[in-house]
Amino acid sequence: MLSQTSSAIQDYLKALYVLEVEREPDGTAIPTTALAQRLGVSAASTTNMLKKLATLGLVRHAPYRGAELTPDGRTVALEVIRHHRLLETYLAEVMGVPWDEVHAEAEVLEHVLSERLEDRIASMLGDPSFDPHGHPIPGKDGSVAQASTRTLWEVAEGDSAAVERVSDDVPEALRYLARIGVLPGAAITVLRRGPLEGPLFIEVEGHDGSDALSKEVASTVWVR
Amino acid sequence: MLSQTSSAIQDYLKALYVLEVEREPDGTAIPTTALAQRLGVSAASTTNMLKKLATLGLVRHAPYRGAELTPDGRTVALEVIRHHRLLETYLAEVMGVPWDEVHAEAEVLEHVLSERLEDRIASMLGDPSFDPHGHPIPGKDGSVAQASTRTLWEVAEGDSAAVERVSDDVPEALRYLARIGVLPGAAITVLRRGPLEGPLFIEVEGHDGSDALSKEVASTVWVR
DNA sequence: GCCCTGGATTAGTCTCGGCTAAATTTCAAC
DNA sequence: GTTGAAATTTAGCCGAGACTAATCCAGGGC
Repeated sequence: MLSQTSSAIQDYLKALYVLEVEREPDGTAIPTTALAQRLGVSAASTTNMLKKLATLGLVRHAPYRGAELTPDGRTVALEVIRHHRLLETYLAEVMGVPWDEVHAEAEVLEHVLSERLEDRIASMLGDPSFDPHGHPIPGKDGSVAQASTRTLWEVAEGDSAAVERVSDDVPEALRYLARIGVLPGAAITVLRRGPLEGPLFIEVEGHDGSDALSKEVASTVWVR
Repeated sequence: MLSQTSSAIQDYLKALYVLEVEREPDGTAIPTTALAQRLGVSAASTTNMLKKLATLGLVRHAPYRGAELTPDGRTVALEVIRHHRLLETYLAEVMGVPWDEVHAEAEVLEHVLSERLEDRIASMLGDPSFDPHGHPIPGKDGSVAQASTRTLWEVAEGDSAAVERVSDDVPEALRYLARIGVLPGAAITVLRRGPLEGPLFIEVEGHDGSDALSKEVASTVWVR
């Protein structure tokens, strides 16, 4: 399934999958533009690719009203994401690559990882279920542990929550989060919310003092 | 240097390098056709690429009389080969991939290995100078331990020699060689040569009995 | 020294994935 | 209901790198 897709195709399917998970409950299709900008590509290119993916049976594309993964498309997306997250975990744990850098490495390696190495990595790591940022690693059978969709930004002033996962693709944000103690598993208390759309002051268990998080960054931290 | 080349370019340069080393002493250029068939590509494609490589300053191309690497081209080729051989070593030693399979894996990974991971792998392995098949791993400075160019096929009947390296790209041959004890470091005695161009009967230290090698396979084993 | 043959190059296409500019469709506002 | 802005698609193009067919040149045989 995976092996007969180009890495461009894999990137589109992966992005589509992530967007579908983010929009969560409502069953609406993903707009072309949303996909395009996530991939940093023009809308026209996206339309072309969606047509192609539709003929391959990987996507359902209703012109002018967006696209959705088919079961086959989802399978491919999950295989790529499994590669990505296994690689991130391997790079961090076995090779000692800093956690803010593993994403970039995994981004290119995910497309060329053979089945054999995938299996080897998984067993060396003891078939992990989560990557270093707290994201679930899909199983070979396509099963995915469901992740929280509540972000730190949504936590009310005075409330506490446990960090479940953080977005993996902005190294600067990751470094800042690690420095102030916002790591998967940490307990967070929202001390005070800044002015409208302003910073969020948080306190982390085991980390002294409170720190500010912009809305942008707080929205890339998911809690439970 | 490496980073701004496509993987197609890297493959051409690498092949050119290997062909240049094989033809060893005479300083003649590599014929277009030789390069083409090594890469499994048409001669026309090769001519096009050579013209491109020439404008990039990576190759000297005299129409109708072949091509040669420039110092810059050689640098890129050595970087790719360093990647390839470090990866083979890593896959075999750290990940436990069978030695006849590491070549195929390294072939795709070599093009996407970052500088950071290259360094990490090298230091995890203790900066090895040879890969599992006995080929020298170029240093970061471009230095390469020189390898023997005498093949097992050239050893006279009754003479002995030490296996230095074996070609890495034919899994079946590698499995056979390993089975009969022809591994880098092994001591070989040529017991008898078969009929003209026929098999070579060899004896290996620590391995009882003699075994036959076709000319084709014996020519992919280099001895000292 | 000429010619022929085989290696090499040129000419012309193809597929992939991108792009911009020009249509087109949808949908919200009136 | 009409309309206009925004989203989307279509049309036409580009660059990489591959291919085949046609042409061209270099060098050995005579």
